[in-house]
Formats: sequence, structure tokens, C-alpha cells
Amino acid sequence: MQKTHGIGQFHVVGFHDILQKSELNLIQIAHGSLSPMKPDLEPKVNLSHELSLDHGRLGVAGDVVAALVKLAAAGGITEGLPTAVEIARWMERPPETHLGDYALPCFRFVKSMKRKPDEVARELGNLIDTKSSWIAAATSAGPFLNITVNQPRLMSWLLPAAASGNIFKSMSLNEATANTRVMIEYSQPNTHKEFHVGHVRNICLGSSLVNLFRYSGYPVIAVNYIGDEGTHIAKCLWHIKRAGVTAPATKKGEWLGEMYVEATRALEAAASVSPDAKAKIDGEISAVLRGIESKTGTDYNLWCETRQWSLDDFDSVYDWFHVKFDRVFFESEVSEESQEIVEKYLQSGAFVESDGAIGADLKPYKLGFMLVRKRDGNTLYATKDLALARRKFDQFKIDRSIYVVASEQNHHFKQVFKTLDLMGFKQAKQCFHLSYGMVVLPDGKMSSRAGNTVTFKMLHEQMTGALNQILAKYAGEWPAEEIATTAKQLCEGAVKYGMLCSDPAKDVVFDMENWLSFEGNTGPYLMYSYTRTQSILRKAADAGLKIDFSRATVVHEGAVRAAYGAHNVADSERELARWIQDFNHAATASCENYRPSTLANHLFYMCKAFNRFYTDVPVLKTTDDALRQARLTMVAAFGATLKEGLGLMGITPPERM
RNA sequence: GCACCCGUAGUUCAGCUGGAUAGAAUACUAGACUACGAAUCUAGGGGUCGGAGGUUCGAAUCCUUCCGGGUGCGCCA
Repeated sequence: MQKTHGIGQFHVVGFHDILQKSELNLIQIAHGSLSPMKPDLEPKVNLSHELSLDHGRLGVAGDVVAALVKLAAAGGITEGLPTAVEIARWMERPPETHLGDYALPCFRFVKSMKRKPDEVARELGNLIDTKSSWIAAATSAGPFLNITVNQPRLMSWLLPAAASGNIFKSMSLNEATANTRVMIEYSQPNTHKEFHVGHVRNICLGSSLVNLFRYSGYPVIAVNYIGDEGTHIAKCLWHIKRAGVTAPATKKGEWLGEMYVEATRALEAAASVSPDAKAKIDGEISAVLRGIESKTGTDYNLWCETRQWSLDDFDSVYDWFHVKFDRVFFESEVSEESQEIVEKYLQSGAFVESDGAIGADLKPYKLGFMLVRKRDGNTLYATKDLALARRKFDQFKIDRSIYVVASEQNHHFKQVFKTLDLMGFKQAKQCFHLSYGMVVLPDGKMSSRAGNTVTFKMLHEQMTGALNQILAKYAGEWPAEEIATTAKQLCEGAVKYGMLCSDPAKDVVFDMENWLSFEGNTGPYLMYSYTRTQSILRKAADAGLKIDFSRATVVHEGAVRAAYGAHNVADSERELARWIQDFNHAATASCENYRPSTLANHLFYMCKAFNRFYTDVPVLKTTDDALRQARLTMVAAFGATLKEGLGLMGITPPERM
């Protein structure tokens, strides 16, 4: 992609195929290349890309800058003024709709003009050309300049751009992010253990993050890291052999998880009998472990066989959630490398010996001591994380590394990242641990001892029950296959939305009944909103209103503009358009903050606005042909935006429900 | 003992790099369907933003300190 001279780090040339020529000038003005002011201002790249696609916001900012130049010139000031990109970033949505579409807090830039914010806001309001292309009215309210957008102009750009999906496709064409390779590691289940709802939250967060980063234009490698070795597996196998049990024909992985739980109980019971009994068992388990590590014999064969059961089970879970990994790492494949790492960095001085063991001394950084090799010569979990990180840097050439892991491991990852830094990896500073809180039950914390954990198996069974209920409603009316698909989409969406709609740092209350209640801030509410759009569009097509929303044509823009020029834009339409317009901003923020909840909330408010619009103004029943077409475009624009957003959360809405 | 995270309406949560009168959902109360599908919408009450200081034009947001809850802190993963 060719760089365009004069507009800093913005590359508008690559968007020729998507943007219309008339918009290019606008962007150049907005970024300062056609303006005399601050051409050397360094923009914040990531946020600006999304801004450059928001012609409405930039257009308004451009018109404000034009007035600002006049105002400043009158005072003899020509330098140090903000660019349109800065203005656009500062513009807020006013607290009350009737105040306008944007509010510009003038205290952000008046210092360079040596003026009071109230005065600047008032004079700017008088200077702004309301005959200009984007601004219909501008009035001051104290230090704020409240701006009402030229609605026909805005709608004519926004609605076709969203309905066609061009505005979303453009996001991935971001040169600023295209050269940063990101690896996102998530899921990380242990074989021979239960797959519980905590793992489900991890899958939802991780896969959504992958989507968000890809949407923002990053090349993303999605990876999994499976724990397939360690004493927990030896315990499980020890129990199976001792109890002489055999696996069922199906769901063998789940069965292994149950056997592990039984093993733990049996172990505790046996160990409480006497110290001798405990020692005997410990010896037996060590023998199993050695057997596995010897890579030969019955214990090793049993490990191979049972390990595969777990892996098969994991695959079925991933299929259920529609997640895919580009690469799957195993603990067992980095074991040997971890030993080599210990040797190498012991010599380099990054590691030191202590009490017969080896580790990294992180006390100067208030992170304690990170053990990498035990006295018995074995490496640890942390050592393998170091080995894996090195592989990620060296073999996969990644620039940023993201780990989605529960908050219990905050300390662990601080240690790992600091140690990687001490080992000399410059990418250590680009490592990020997305820490998330626990999944708790409505009546309190989950604990395996209290016997109130929720496994994926239980979740799946509960949802199958809910599934059947939904199934019954349309039996005989819809094709059986569609009923099954729809019910599945609803359940999957309910779970994903419930897992993602609140801040990752906080615990999430797992309340299946609420999530599936279909009322309020739930996945089904959003999906229902989507089906309403499809219902209208289907009916429109049936009535012969064939509008091709797949392309944003000039003709289409003209029609929307004419319709809203001749008819008032209802408040509900204006508000809905706002949420559509701010979608890319929400997606970008969601990505950069590692918080899918930001996007989830945006989608929820957008749906609220749509449902108000739905009851407030007629669409198909609109008598004026042009207005009806414009409103149909609004419906299509909202539907496309919502579908895009749900997709980023890993949710596919049904077409009807 | 030390470190990190959380504390906003009865409950579950929003609140963007500090911005105008702190917003939703739920529950409760009162309304709106000869339907662009009411799995929806409208209206109402409900809050010392854990407490106290500080920073400034301005603090739920930033700093300090205390209180409450959680997690973790060299031979597990």
C-alpha cells in the first residue's frame, strides 16, 4: 500500500475502492494536510484509523476547525491550534439528546489561544457556518459547544455504508496494525480433568479477543496450550488401575475427569489412615509418573490412550463453541526445551542456584523467587512457559503475546514476563496477561469440595433442556432442522453473552436461568432484535421492495438524502443512527482495552435504541416511498451492524426465532 | 506479614484517555397488542458511587490512607 505524503501516518490511498473520492478531501482536511495547522502533530494511530472511517464525526470536526481558524486569526493566532482529528477525538455525546449530537468541551484547547472556554464556545457557535455540509446548528452551553449534525448528510453516508458492510470491512485494512503479529493463547485445559464453566469463560474471552484483534487489522495467531503431563495425570491413571474400572463407550474424556475427582478423594481417604499408607501411595503414583516419562510400557500406553480421550472431548467442546486454533501446543512437547533453557540461562546469569534448586531471583522487582528447576532435577510449569514463550518469539516471530488465564495466576505471569525480560527477550514488554475473575454460582462460590461445581457436561445438559422447550414451540411449523439450529444458536449466544457482558476482571455470576430468560440485558434480547430486522426485510422483499443493500451506491445515498431532506428525522431514528455510527469506536476500544464487555454494552444500548425506533416509527407502513426506503436502509444498517458485533463476540444470531 | 484484584440502586451490572443533573437490567407499581412478531415499548419510586483526606475550573474515574471481600506469595499446575 502506497503511503500518501503529507498526512503523517494515515494512508488513505488504500481505501480508494471503498471510500468515494469526495470523502478523500475530507480526510485530508481532517488530518491536517490541507490545513495550515500543526502538520507535525503525531496522531495516536490505532484510534485514528477508526476515526478516519467515521466521516460524520470527522466532517463535523473539519467544519469546527474552519471556524476555529477564523476565530484564532482574528486574535492574531495561527499556530498551536488543534487538528480536526484531535477535535474529533474530543467530541463527546451530550448527556441529553435534545442538546445536540456532539458536545465539544472547549477547555481542552483554549490554553493555546489564551482565551476563556466560555467565550470561545460562544464565539465559535456564532462563527460556524450552518450552511456547511455537516453542521446544522451549533450553540454554546458554558464551556461546551453543542453541535447538531446535518441529518440528511449524515444518514446518506452512514446508512448505506453500514447496510453494505463496507464500513466494517474497512477496519481490517489498517496499516498501523497490519505489521504487528499478535499471538493469543487461550483455553489451556488439562487432560484427565473436568472441563468446567471457568474454562467456558476462558473460551468466550479468548475467542472474542481473537475476533476483535482481527477486526482491528492485526494478523492473529490463535493458540491453545494443553497440559498433558504432570502428577495429576498419574493420580488419575493410578486410580483407574487400582479400581479396575473401564471407560464407557462415549464421553470418555468426561469420564476421565470424574475419575480424577475420585482419585483425589481416594487419595485423601487413604492418606488419612496413616503416614505409612500415604508414603506407599505416593510411591505408587511416582511409579506411574516414571512409567509415563519412560515412553514405554503399560503406563505409557495407558497415558497415550487416555490422553487422546480427553483431546477428543476437547474437540467436541470447541466444535460446540465454534472456536478454532491455528496451533495447539502441548506441555509434553516443551519439556525437553525447558531443561535446555535452565542450563543456558544458568550460565548467562539470569538464573541462580538456591537451596539445591534453580530459579530466577526477582526480589529486586518485588516478585520473589521463581523456581525453574526442582532439587530432583525436574522443571516446572513456569519453566515450560518460558520455553514456550521463546518458541513463540523465535519460531512464530510475534510482536505481541497475549495470555488469557484466570486471575489466580497474576503473580505467575508477572514473574514469567519479568524473567523473559531478564533473559533478554525484548518482546517481554509486549506480553500481556488478560486476567479474568471466577465464575461463581448465584448462591456463592463454586468449590469441588462443596460439590457445587458446574462442569461443561452439566451446562450442556441444562441447555439441552432449554433447547427442547424452544423446540416444542415451533414443532410442525418450521423445518425440524431449522428448529434445532435456532435453539442451538440461542443457547450458545446466551452463554457467550453472559460470559462476556461484564468486565473480565470481575467475577461473573453463572445464572443459567437469567441468561436464558430472554428479558433485559441478555444474549437472546440482542438476537431477538436482529430477527426483527430480518422479519421486516423479508416482508419488504415479499412486497416487491427489492433493495440491494450489499452495495453502497451513489444512487442509494441520494435517495436517503432526499428522503431525510423532505421529512423530519425522528428522535428515535437519530439515536439509533448514533449507536450505529459509534460501532467501530466501540470495537476498537474493546480490542485495545482487552474487554469484550465494552462492545457487549454498546450492542445492548444499540438494540434498546432499535426497539424504540421499532415502536416509534413505521417502516413498511410508511406511505412515502422515499422515506420507506430510507427507513428500510436504517433497518438493514442496524441489522448488519448488530450481526457484525455479535460475530465479534462469537455469536451467530438466527434469522428468525 | 507482603503483593495484586474487586467494592456504584434490594439484586446483577454500565459509566470511554477526569467533563454537564451517576445510567441500564431485574424486582415492584401503573399503562400500550384488530401486531412492520408484545421474547417489545412507555411512565414511576429506589443511590452518603465502601469511609476520610488530597490534586483542579471539575473526581465514581487520578494520588494517599483506612475498612470490607477475594486471590496469590521457591521445590503443584
